[in-house]
Amino acid sequence: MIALVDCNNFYASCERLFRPELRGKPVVVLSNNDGCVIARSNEAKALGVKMGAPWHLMDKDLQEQLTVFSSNYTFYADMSARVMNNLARFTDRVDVYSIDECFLQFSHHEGFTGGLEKYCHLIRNTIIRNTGIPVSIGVATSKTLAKMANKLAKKFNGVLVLDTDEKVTDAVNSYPVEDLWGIGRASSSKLLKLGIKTAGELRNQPVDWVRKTFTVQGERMWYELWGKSCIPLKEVLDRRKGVCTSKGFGRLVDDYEELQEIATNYACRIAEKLRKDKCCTTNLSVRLLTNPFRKDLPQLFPSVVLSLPYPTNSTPDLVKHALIGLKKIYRPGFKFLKYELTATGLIPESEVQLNIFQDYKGTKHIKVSRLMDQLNSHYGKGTLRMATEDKKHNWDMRRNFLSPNYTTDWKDIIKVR
DNA sequence: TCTGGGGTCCTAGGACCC
DNA sequence: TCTGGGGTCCTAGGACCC
Repeated sequence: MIALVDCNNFYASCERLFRPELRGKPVVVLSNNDGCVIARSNEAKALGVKMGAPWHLMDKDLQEQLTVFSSNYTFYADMSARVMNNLARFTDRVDVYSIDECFLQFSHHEGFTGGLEKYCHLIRNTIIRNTGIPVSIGVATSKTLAKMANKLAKKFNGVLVLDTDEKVTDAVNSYPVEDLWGIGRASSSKLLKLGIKTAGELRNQPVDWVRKTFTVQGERMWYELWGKSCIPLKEVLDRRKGVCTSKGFGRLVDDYEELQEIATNYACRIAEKLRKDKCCTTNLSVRLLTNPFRKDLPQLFPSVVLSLPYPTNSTPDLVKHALIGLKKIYRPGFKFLKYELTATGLIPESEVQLNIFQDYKGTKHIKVSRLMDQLNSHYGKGTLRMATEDKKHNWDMRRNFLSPNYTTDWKDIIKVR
């Protein structure tokens, strides 16, 4: 059996942990730049706050009823690790699917006195006691059914085990097809046009037809809906295939020098991520984007892919190419909102092949970069940085409602009187 | 004034091979 | 009238996820 454990309203639950006075109150968390609502407590949902709603367009009266937070990913990542570590105590077959979700596989549940359902309640109670984060658990024989059971569990008492054909059939017959894992906007409108409204109706179509209409992904989903597991548990984390830094500036930028500063900064972040993962990149794609919501301004989304002369994760190398890329795509007269840098074709540091025709300064650069990482981690971010990176940073993200890093920063640790 | 930031997987089509 | 038949690899773009 496969269980999906999902943290309820995860970011909102995190923010409430160290602010107990907010229990039972409507809380929302905003995306980067305080753009959209990305997490809501149950009370906020009850007030009608929609997922993805732009904060600045929200009704003032509604805003005033909410306690609002900017997203604090350092904090959420730490809380996530605590939840996952606790889950790993119940089974060693663990597949961490996202920051707030985890698949667990139970091979035999005969040993659990009282059965699987009781065991899931034990897991739930342990997680909330040890971390303070409430979770829901759905159990079935495939990941797709476990995801569905999990969503349904939130309506019951937090646990739903679909362990008989009757229970599965009942569940799929009333489950809206557009809520299935793997059905997005495009597929759901296609399905609705075909008159298929529930997961059960999709499951009752002939598999050949499903394959023809929705490709192999549809076929896989069909088998999963019949309880036949096709999406394997990923117990070891795959090597990452790409790294991306793409953030809005918090305001529009058209000045070339300022964009150079931003490009340098993002290249430094990418280089740090690569070194942390012990990877080098062979390609760098660079893109500028204007604000698509500003219909009154001219739009431009230029991009270029650079193949690097040799795989690298050194800061000076990546900055150099990020700036070359910027020069290639920059056009004056446009107000840009976003700069995007993606490293693809990643290979482990240990497998890097050098090009014999290249004058390789790698070792020196790598030593410098490693030293930067060490000093920055010891003395704080930005202690050592590239010269072009350094200025006022007045294009930084808006984060007007940021909470302290309660669990990861000594100076933010909670004081008890 | 203001509308997220990461990822993965799959397909179609072109270039190229013998 | 009629112009092969199999492959592989790469890329761009779409769909989807949280």
